[in-house]
Amino acid sequence: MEQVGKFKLYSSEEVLDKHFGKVGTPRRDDFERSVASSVHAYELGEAIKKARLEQNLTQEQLGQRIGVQRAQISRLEKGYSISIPTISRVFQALGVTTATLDLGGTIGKI
Amino acid sequence: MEQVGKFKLYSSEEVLDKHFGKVGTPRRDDFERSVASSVHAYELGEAIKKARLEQNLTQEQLGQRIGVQRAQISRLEKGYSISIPTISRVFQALGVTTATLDLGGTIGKI
DNA sequence: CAAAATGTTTCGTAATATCGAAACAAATTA
DNA sequence: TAATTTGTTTCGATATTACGAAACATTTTG
Repeated sequence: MEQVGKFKLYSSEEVLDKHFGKVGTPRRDDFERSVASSVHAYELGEAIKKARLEQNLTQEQLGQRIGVQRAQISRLEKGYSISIPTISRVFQALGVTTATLDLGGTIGKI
Repeated sequence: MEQVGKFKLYSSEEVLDKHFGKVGTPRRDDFERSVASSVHAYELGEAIKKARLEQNLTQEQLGQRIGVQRAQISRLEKGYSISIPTISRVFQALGVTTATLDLGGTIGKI
C-alpha cells in the first residue's frame, strides 16, 4: 500500500489478496475463474440510499441538507451519473467520511 | 464499517480512530485541535503522477494506454478536476485497483 | 549549446453532469 | 379508500468536465 496525501493506492494483488485471499485458496480461485465485475454508479447510489435510510431520512430531508430537491437525491440514488464533488457533499451530509471505490475490472458508466 | 456492493462506508469516528488513534492519545488530540483538511483534486493528481513515475512511464505513454494526448494527462496530474470514469481509466491503466478517497472535512473543488 | 523529448497552458468544442419545475407513480396513513 | 407523503421521471436550461490542437516551457540528451 502506498500513501499519497489523503489517497491510498493498492496494487491489484494487494486488493485481491485482502478481499479473496491468497492464490490457491478456494475463494480466490473462485474469483480467478470468474469475470471481473464493474463499478457502476448504481452501486454508489445504493450506498447513499442505505446510509440515508439507516438515519431514517427521507430524500427530501437529505436534499435539504445539501440544498437540492428530493428529485435530485432520487437521481443520485438511481445512479444517473455522479461527480466527485457531489459524492463528497452527499456523504458528508450523511456523516460518512470515507468511501472506498474499487476501480479494477472493466469500468462502465459511473 | 459497512459494505454496499463494491463500496465500503466508514463513520467519521472509525476513520479518525484508525488514522489518528482513539480520543485521548497524543496524535488524535493533535488532530482534534487542528483544522479538518480538504480533499483536493491536486492530491489525486499527485497520486496519479507518483504511480506513473514508479513505472517509468511518460505522460505520452500513459496517454496512449487510455487513448488521450499527453496534454490531458498533464491536466489530470495538475488537478484541474477529474471525474470518476477518468479516475477509473487512469488507475486501471496503471494497474492500481483501489483508491481510497477521504471525503470528510471541507470539500473543495476536486 | 543545439536538438529532441517531455511537460504545461490556452483556446475552442463536444460530451457529461447538475438540478429546478412539474407531472407521474408508489407507498403510507388516516 | 381518499388524502398525504415519498419517490421517480421527463424536459430543458445551465454549469462543469473532457480533450484535441497547437503554442510555449522545461528538461534531457547528444
